[in-house]
Amino acid sequence: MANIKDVARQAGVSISTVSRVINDSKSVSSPLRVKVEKAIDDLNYSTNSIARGLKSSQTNNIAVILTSVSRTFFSGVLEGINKEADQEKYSVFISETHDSIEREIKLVRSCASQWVDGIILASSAYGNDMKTRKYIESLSSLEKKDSWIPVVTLEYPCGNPGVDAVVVDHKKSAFRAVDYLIREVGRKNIIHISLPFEHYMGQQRIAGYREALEKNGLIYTEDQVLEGDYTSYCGYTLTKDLVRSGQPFDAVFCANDQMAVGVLQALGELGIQVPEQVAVMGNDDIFAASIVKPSLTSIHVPRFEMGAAAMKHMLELIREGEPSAKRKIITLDTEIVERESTKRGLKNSLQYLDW
Amino acid sequence: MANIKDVARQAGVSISTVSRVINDSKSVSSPLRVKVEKAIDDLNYSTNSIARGLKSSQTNNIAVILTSVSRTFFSGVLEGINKEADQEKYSVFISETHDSIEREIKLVRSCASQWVDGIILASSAYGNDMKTRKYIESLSSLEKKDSWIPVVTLEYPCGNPGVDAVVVDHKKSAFRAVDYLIREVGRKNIIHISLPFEHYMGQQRIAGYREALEKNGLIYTEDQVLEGDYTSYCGYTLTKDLVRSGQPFDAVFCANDQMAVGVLQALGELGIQVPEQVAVMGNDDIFAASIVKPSLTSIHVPRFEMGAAAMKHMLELIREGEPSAKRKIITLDTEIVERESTKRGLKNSLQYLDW
DNA sequence: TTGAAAGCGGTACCAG
DNA sequence: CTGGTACCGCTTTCAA
Repeated sequence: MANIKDVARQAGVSISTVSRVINDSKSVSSPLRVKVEKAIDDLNYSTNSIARGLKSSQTNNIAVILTSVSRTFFSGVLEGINKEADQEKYSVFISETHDSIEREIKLVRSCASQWVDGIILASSAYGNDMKTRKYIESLSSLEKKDSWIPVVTLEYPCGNPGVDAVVVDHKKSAFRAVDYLIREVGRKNIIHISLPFEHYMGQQRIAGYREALEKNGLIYTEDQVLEGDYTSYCGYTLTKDLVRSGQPFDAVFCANDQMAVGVLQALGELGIQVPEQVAVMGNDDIFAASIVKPSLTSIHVPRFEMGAAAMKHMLELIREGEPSAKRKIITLDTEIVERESTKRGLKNSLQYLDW
Repeated sequence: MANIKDVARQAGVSISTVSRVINDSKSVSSPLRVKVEKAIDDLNYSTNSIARGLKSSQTNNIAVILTSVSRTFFSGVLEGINKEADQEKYSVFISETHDSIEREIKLVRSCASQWVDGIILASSAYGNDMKTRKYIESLSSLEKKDSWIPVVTLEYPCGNPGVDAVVVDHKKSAFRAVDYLIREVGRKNIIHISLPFEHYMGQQRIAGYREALEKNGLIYTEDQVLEGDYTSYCGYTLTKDLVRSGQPFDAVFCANDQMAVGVLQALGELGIQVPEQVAVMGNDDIFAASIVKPSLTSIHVPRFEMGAAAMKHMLELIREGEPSAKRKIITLDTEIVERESTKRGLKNSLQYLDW
């Protein structure tokens, strides 16, 4: 590929002039400008944005680091991110950590080292161990050193003091879900299949679950909370075990939709009626929720808005050009989407058809 | 963030020495090496892989450019890519074109300009217009200029002469699908909902569809082929229109699963029995195929293998370090996955549970 | 309006 | 084994 030197030679002008044309400064005479433009065309030249970034620290690239793009939750988030990015001519590059902290660190480092203007991060540092803490601190210090790169995290506030974030109130969401199961659906014996216990989001949801029970005069007991691992396979096996154990229950609230799908599958195989005998509720409202039969009541997380808000905030941070005085956390609202798994006879919406 | 100069100063050695330690060349004395390592640690230094790439043209980054990560088809592909990349310590960055050729071109350019070692591309240049042709030629010329960047495309051979690719035989797949509907399921009146007509893959599938009909003594007529647009919404409306028109049919073969899901939805609403009255078949075998009721017979594309093969080939190209003499096209095999939408009483596999 | 030259963060060659 | 220095492709003073 041709470089700026080649263009300069071809056009018979200095490199500086070419540079001026590229960045369309006004101070280039018409004839020269035309010559340069022709040379650029002839050589099919395009400027090396990295070399540029090396000097000017502006690459117009944003990195989005997340656990896995196959977590459909992120599809919507990415749409929101892209929408905002497009408007500002930023390019978005996604990379996956697959829940490996090591990889996450490596990726953040790699991106921070010069080829992106900012990082939007769905961290898998849910834990509280030292390594994680140290890592998160290094994140916030990314914000303070000379060559500063803004970081915005998604889904939950990450670390303390930590970096800016766009989140939903997981505790409140869980509270409303369980409150709904109790008051609207009339259930009293609600199992919660949670996320791994040490995960921040899991803890928040358990807290919401507990609060809803207690506010409604029901008793919270630990054996009603089953530890899940995000996969629908675990929803499936936990349910089979639960039924086998004979423990009575009339509803299951899952901390995500994947697990809820597993629950539905298991109940179906066991001939247990949903929602008559057992109501099932998920969390996240991924499109699978409206595709399964019975369709799954869930908590809708405004994914698109989350992505858009994150990107918007990112652009502000970039514009400001320096670490902000205090941490900003943007909290979005969730809402319950009622479907057949908690209420018979609801007509399935065609929402999922707009893949 | 500290740079190599800071480290050198801190350790009281030359930049060259620091560089040697970083790239662990043997020729550094123990005491110096220790000093440098301490300095690196103290300053929390990490090397700027871009600046490095500027000189050495090795960034260990691979770009994957595809239409949209929410096309679940790509999830599996990405897993395959990641698996191979990990083994070789490459980092993978994904970017989405959302079917915009302009964006695709921009992204390819941006990546080619130095910050990746190779590009895996699921192009949306399905068309035959001039702009597209020119673009594809520029792709293959990426391979020929001095600073050469290997490109491997996915899904279908792109352009002519074009670049290396990992593909499946779309015509053969479609042939086998329709042949199956005729001979195994006993259908004679098969509608095909295709991709947009000008798309290469759509044309291939129509050709396969036609060949299967004709080889089995059935007549191919154009009004049995409906032009789709990838979305399940179109599968839905086309089916409703079709039924309303009164045209008789006993099977629908869709060029992708999304559209087939729309077809199922429409038939369900109209009270038409699947598969008794109408058999439905998709293409791609995305996980939604096993989640819907009735579950969807489809053509399984070895996504994981496709990604892995693409990455493997990419690594070879990088290793060779120069444009290969002739174009290489790797073709993978597909297979039919039978489910309830063509055969009653099949037990649904739990395959989808391993999200 | 134009060009020369320094420097961004590294690597690699050459001399000592 | 070590340090000096040119250079990667581009931007940005500074002079002319």
